Amino acid sequence: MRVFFPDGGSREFPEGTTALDAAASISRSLASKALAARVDGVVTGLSEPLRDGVRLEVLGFDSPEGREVLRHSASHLLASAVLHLYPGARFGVGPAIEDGFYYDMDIPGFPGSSALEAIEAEMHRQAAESIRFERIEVGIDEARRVMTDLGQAYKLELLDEIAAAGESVTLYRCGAFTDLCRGPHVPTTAFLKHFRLTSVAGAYWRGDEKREMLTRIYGTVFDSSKALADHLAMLEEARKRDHRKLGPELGLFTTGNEGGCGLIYWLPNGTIVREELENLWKAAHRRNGYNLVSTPHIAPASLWETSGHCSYYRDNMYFMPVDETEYVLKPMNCPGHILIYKSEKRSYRELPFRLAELGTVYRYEKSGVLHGLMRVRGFTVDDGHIFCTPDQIVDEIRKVVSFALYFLQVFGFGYAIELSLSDPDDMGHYAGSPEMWARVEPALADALDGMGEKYRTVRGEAAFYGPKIDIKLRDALGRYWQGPTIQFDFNIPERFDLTYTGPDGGEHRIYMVHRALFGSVERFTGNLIEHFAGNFPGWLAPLQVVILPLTVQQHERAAEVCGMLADRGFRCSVDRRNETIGYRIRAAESRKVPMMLVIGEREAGSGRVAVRAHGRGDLGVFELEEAVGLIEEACRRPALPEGGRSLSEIP
RNA sequence: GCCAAAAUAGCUCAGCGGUAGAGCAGCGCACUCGUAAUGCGCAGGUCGUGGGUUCAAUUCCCACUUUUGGCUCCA
Repeated sequence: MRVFFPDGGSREFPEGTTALDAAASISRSLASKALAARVDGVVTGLSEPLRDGVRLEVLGFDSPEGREVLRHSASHLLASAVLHLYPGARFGVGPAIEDGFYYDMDIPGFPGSSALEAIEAEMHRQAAESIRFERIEVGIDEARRVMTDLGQAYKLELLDEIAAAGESVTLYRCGAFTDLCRGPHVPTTAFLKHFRLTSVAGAYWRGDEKREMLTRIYGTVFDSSKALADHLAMLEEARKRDHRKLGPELGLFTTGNEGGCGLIYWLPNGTIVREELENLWKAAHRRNGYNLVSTPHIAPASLWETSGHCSYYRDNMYFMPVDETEYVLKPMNCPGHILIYKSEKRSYRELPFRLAELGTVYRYEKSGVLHGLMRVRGFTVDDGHIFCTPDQIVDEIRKVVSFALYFLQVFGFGYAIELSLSDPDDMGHYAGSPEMWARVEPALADALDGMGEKYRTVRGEAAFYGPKIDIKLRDALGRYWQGPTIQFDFNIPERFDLTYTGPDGGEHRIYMVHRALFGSVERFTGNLIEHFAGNFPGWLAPLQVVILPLTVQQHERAAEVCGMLADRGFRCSVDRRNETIGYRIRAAESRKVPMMLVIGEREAGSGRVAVRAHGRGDLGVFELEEAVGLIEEACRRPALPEGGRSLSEIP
């Protein structure tokens, strides 16, 4: 039989040749890298016999499919090891995921994470035995019989669903462990060498909090010990950058315990970072035509009934009595901004009308989801609401997206844009008329297209009140975080009956956009801490310059220099501790102070300073004014967005 | 909220039935120093909180609080 290869060539093989045989006949290295095959476009196992005339592509760890097969097989090996150590174990699902795999299991007598080492050792033992992954095609009834015999209730439940689709199924047997599985798998457990179990967690069966909680064991697997080591090193690097570790270490914030969980206490250093961020934010917003406003933290519940929050957001809201009336601690800023919009009759001449506020909101979040600065119960949304006519939508969206990108570029984040649209088969449950949706959804896409931005369209991911654009920011370690979000709202303008007077003298329904560019100041700061690993750019650094007199003889000169820098607006201090220069340099480096000025006898006498930059080392001796120039350069605040717009004209 | 793990000095951790120990940070003294840790000394803890078991609990048990990893949810 003849097999064709991706390079266009082909080769003759005897009947019964497998993909692995074919790979081995081409080169030893290809065979050694092979994890799976693509046969006529379909991913299959390497042990499957090939048919005459197929196109064969060998998949290694460098392909997404190859990685997935290896990870998936590792999850089976994990299950097999668990079954060996805990014979009554019952199995849920065990898929490959980004960076690794997991398996959800009901493990009788499972002692917790202390068992990981033993399970991993058992996995290595089975891997060394080169146990075959055996593919078995069976009918549904046969599969049911096998799983009933094995006592695998969860698998039977899965089979019921597959049976509804009416197919035959495949089982994979690997030694004593037989699993219901679509496959494919690597040929034997010997392909699994470089893995590590990483954590244990609870996971609801089928992700349903009403169902039983299974034990989920996570692991990761690679095709070489180096790749595994690199991955573990990357995790280690991420741990070092963890904002929950760096935050208290650098005196940025503290949280939890007596302070209440999910609530942030900004320490003096953190407050400086926050203030610099907020100052940039405010200046940039004024420049881009936003009216900055401020709204109260509490408001009568009736306001939140009008907005609809009391019915659909109740579980996340804090209520409190004031006199005889029930009040709500605000979970969002929109109703406040709406009252400001409604405070007078609005003309089309003042549109688009843009409001913005650094609005602190409080939301009840389940205790288990709280996480450092990223997920809290009190946070500040850099909220903005744009009120405009239907004609202005495309332009406004474009402006907001480019405004969001301005901030990402200031901090050096990469990004990925997602456009979330309605589900056309289910228009019934959305607020607003289908005509409004039909008008706005293409407008969002137009705006992105017009800017030349790449984006991913996700059907059915829109909020019930409107479509949205989400921007994921990519940090220095390549991790993605939810960043700016731009959401259309067809719901609130109707609920509050928001209108403007058009040129025709009639009242028209206003169009409204919610947008947050940082998302929340807390979360964004957390992202920044991790992105920069605590090494803030000069303008954000809590302390910008440390002056280090070499001995007590230079204390006076150091104080002079410090006073001069402070007069010029720099955050600086003198480290006059009775310690060696090496000790104090080390202290300043660990505090990640961007600039250090060393003043010894030589400098003090000549009006010069020795300059050292964080992470870069000694830069040499400079005239004081030159040194100030270097500091200015290191601490320069970012430029405001270009093409600033003035406020809308007030007629 | 649920599953699992954890909480000892400001930080990182040891001790695990007989009422606590180190390193770093802090303070003091000496040294007066040239680009990431000078030496010596001092001080610092109702061992997260509250119950229980015990002659005796930081140690064992229970509850609560907080944290961590996930699930569900989300800025």
